[in-house]
Amino acid sequence: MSVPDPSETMIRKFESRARLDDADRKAIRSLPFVRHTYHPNAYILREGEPPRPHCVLVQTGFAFRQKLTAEGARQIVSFHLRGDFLDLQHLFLNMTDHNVQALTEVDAVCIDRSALQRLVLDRPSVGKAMWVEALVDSSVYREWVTNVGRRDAQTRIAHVLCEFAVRMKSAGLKDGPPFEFPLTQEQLADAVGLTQVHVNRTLRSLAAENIIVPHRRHITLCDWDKAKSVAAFNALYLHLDQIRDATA
Amino acid sequence: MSVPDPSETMIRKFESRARLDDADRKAIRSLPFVRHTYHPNAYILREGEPPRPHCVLVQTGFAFRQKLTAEGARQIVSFHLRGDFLDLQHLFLNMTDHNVQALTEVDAVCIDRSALQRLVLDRPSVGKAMWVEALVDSSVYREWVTNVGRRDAQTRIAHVLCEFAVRMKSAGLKDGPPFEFPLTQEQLADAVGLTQVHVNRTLRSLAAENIIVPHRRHITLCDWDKAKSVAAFNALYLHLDQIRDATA
DNA sequence: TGATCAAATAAATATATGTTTATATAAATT
DNA sequence: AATTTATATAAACATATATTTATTTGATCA
Repeated sequence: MSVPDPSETMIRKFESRARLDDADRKAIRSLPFVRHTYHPNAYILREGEPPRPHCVLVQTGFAFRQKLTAEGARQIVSFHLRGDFLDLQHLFLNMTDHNVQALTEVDAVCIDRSALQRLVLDRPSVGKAMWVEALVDSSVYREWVTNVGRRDAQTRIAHVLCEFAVRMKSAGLKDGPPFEFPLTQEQLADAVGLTQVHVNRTLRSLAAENIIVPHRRHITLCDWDKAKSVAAFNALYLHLDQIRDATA
Repeated sequence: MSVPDPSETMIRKFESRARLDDADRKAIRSLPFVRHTYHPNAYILREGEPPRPHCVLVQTGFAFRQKLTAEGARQIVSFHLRGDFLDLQHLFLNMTDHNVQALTEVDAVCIDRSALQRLVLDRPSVGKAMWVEALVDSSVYREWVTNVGRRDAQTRIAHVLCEFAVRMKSAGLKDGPPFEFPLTQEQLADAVGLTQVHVNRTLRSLAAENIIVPHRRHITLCDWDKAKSVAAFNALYLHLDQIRDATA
């Protein structure tokens, strides 16, 4: 897939969540922005720092949010892909409360923070689009608390795979049923609150049941229906009905 | 503590997060609302239903959000107290994605949903107040994913107690260092992703270390410094600096 | 007041997941 | 191509937490 034009990425993002008029579009097109590329594992945001003067929107590649405990353990709390804002979570907060890292090479649009703040507060349609964005993020967090707190290893891992598959498809990044999940087993372990060793065991068992195929540091989900049933996956929490243009 | 006037509760809530002018205050005072009381364990919101026509703001008492897994396990994902909105999470979503239950008797103000939507989108100061509210909720969810995913039982439980203490104090509901935590051990278990039996064991050990005193179905936190250190608690994620009037 | 019910405590046992260490495989680097 | 490094796999063992069942304590209610 080719790298889209940054302005188009922004317009498409806002339009995916709410109906805009010409004035909205014009205001979005006039947002000051710069492009930036992050390498795998690069820190895009750091806990404890004041928010950066720009807001990051992913154009290509994948990123994740994480927190570190006092003992140094890492918990990944969400994944992000094309069209996701990485900085919306701090748009009106005075301090960064978690870390964001690039998972793969990330091409991003960095939008001027105060211009975006004004846009969100002053233009109701844009405001609504960003509200939906933020509220869906919250919903996903609630699902993750539940996933990590109350599901066993198999279910938990299958659930994360299903979520990723659905979001990939919704972002137009997934073609066939098999799709790639560009995570190491260590990263997956940090996302589901297990150890890398146990994730390996569990992936082997999912592979033995022909649900996934681990392949070159990526996981391929090959049986959606089985995965969905193992994961007890219900996509309600992703609020996909609130995406106006899922495959554009 | 006496039950405050609903209008004052609303004004105070919005003013705690952003500076308002007279027009804002007037708009808030003219919000249509009704009062409602919920009994312990009553469902205030139900997953899978369309959002109710009103938004619930807690005046007195405590509530919690929870999700149920396919196997029937319950995960509590947050607690709420005086001044918290229970419905903000669905203000712009078409479907309720989790359940909310009263923990104690809850006195609430139910604000007309579409009026609140308009207020939030059309009045930048009010909008900003609600943004801060929603973003802090998100931050708390991230901390809970981390708590449940990467901390052991003692730390995990102590962390929830510390969070509760800090929020109680910030809401002006806590006087001395010892304070009450009105949860059964089963509810606490569902909040930290453990079993009731293990929560009991762990509470006993915290009691043996003189950090807490279990007392009449409530837990009293009696040694804040010790609890904070056992929990490795850092209040950054609560963004207390963004509350303008913490003890009013 | 006693009866009933919900919650807390206790102890024994089971198990899912963690820990440690070693090896194999694949990717990256010179 | 050879070397180094990161990741995946494997097996043995350790342990934190789960499960089950019983008892006790404290609330609630007829």
